[in-house]
Amino acid sequence: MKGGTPVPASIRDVAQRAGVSVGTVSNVLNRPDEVSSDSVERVNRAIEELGYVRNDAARKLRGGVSSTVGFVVLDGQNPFYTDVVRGAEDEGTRHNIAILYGNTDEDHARERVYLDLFEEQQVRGVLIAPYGDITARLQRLRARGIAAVLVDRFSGDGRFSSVSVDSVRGGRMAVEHLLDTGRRRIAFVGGPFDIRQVNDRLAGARVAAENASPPLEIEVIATGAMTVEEGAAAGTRILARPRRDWPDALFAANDLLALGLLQSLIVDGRMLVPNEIAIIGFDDIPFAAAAAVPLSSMRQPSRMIGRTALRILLEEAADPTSIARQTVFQPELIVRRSTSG
Amino acid sequence: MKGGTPVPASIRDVAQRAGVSVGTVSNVLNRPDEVSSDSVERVNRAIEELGYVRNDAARKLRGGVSSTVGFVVLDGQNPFYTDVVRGAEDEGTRHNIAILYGNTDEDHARERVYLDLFEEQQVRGVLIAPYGDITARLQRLRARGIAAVLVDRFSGDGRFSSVSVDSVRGGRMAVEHLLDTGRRRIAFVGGPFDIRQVNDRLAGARVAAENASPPLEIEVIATGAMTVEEGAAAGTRILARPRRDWPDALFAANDLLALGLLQSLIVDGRMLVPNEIAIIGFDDIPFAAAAAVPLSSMRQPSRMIGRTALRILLEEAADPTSIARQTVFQPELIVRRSTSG
DNA sequence: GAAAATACCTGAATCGATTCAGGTTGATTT
DNA sequence: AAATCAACCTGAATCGATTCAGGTATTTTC
Repeated sequence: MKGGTPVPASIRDVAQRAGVSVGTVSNVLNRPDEVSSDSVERVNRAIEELGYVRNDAARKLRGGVSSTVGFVVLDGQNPFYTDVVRGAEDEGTRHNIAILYGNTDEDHARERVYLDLFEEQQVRGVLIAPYGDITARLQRLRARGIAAVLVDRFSGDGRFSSVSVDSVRGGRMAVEHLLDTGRRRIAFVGGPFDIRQVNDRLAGARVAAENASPPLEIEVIATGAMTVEEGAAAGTRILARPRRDWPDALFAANDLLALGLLQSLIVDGRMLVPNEIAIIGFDDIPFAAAAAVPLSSMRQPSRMIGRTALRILLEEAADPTSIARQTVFQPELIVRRSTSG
Repeated sequence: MKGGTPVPASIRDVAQRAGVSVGTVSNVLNRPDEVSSDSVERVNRAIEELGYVRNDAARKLRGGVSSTVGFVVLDGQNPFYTDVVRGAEDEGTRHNIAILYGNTDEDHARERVYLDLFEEQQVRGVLIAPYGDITARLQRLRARGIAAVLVDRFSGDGRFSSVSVDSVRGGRMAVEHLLDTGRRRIAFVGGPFDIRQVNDRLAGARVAAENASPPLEIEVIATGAMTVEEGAAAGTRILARPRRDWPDALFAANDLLALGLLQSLIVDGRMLVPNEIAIIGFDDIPFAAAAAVPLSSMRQPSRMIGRTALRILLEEAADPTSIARQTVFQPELIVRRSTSG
């Protein structure tokens, strides 16, 4: 089989082989019901024989409709986001749409780079879990006919559709749960604060704290990123304090931080979870349940978020005049050992 | 700003605005050193003013070089693979390459779908962690000028380049470690067996078992997939046996299975890890260390695998005559509590 | 000062799928 | 039998970036 067909067959080759015109081949490909069954069959056989594959570049150039969707993710290592992507992918395969994937790692520059790339690629639309404020950038994409849907982030000004979970409510529920189980010296661990969700979860936590009787303050322990490592580092910082300044509960902005905290506390051994200190995370990633001390968490319907976001995106791409809508799911409190001694 | 520019500027618009020909604009974009600095400046200004963005479809159609690479992953939920993807992505951004991402979920059909899609897209190349045997399919891609590199899988026949970890050796090391710590009734948990790595890891395990004195047999506990759920199910099956048939060590084909096993054993509580039963996994995903009982594992240099694979892919895409090479990394034994009471 | 070389530039041709105005054929209506 | 209609087909024009043969100045060489 050496030296096979080095030049891929084009639609013209197919037409020739099937003894029809290129227009007919194109019709077979795109609206087979308008073509006689005889032609359909001949064309399909020719396609088979030549191993013809549509050239997406040519199709895009002319028609302008791409079959890819860009997805810019805040943190591709976070199982929560891989789950969201997975949901989007599931919905995508149903519509013959592939995902062009970009991981920003909480980095503005990378966010820009990926959006540029998606623009060059003229993707059908963009799903984005944004880091900073990118309304301006998205506006520009829209002007170019590229729809965008915010994922895991409420669109404050309502100019874009979004699919998210009520982070404020989630934060409140988490802290209410800690209060219910008798905790009083509660610290919030999270950051950086230009991630919107971090702010929201903290805001929710503060609401709960203010409603407590007596009202109390939430201490804020800032982290540089939402990773296991940063969580562990925060844990070490807490342990370095004099014992009397130790909090009796930690609310981590996501499960990765929570797992990091847990790990550092367990290794140290002086502060027992959950007896002396409770920990609750956010996202309910699959590994939360398998942790050294199974982790309580605020569950987000991650796959559903991905699926819904892609569905809305495709709808908006099909009808650019449609108005933006905000879809907000409710988080669910999952209680495990880390908060219930 | 309502009703801005609905029609994106083309290279012709830029040419007109800059008062040069389209050829010159193209040259500014692609070989600026062959253009007078005066023209370069005028063109760049025009690009700026018009917000011009290259149309990748048109470029691909003519020149045929894409700036995307397809990556077909066995299991996008597995942190090991997200880490590999991350490595590839890191290398990709250095070369201005984006990743078109596809998750097969151990499914032949999806594998095909994604490869079709990548072919339509005329990606620069394809990275693939294959499920079954896809040499034929890859051969076809190659005939179309699309390079392919196997990831996490040694290319047996040497027809394609591959970047992997020596799974046989890893399997042997894992079981040797179990033997060293005095275990004798060792079971291998993994499957399906059309995943090459599963076979290799088992083969390695058997080598170690045969070299033991006296030689011993490895029991095989087959799973339907490599997930936490399947691991937990396997654990339940083990627990259902009469106590005297319980193994004293489990070697799981990957960490997800191992975590699932661990979880089910801990919940049940009758079989203590590591005292009564040791568990070792494979991959050393970040969550292995944070598990209820920190998990011993065979570490793979995941990011490095991704980076290397992409680098090789780009080299091969640049020079299609280059010969395939197999890059094999060595796994590293990471001992944690789950095997060292 | 003529010839040759250099530095830049131009613009038509090209890639392949899609679209659509304009056929052709045969059936149906009047 | 002419007119109308339906079903199906054809093929040139189109999208936008790239390439390259063929320019035109300008400089260098002898």
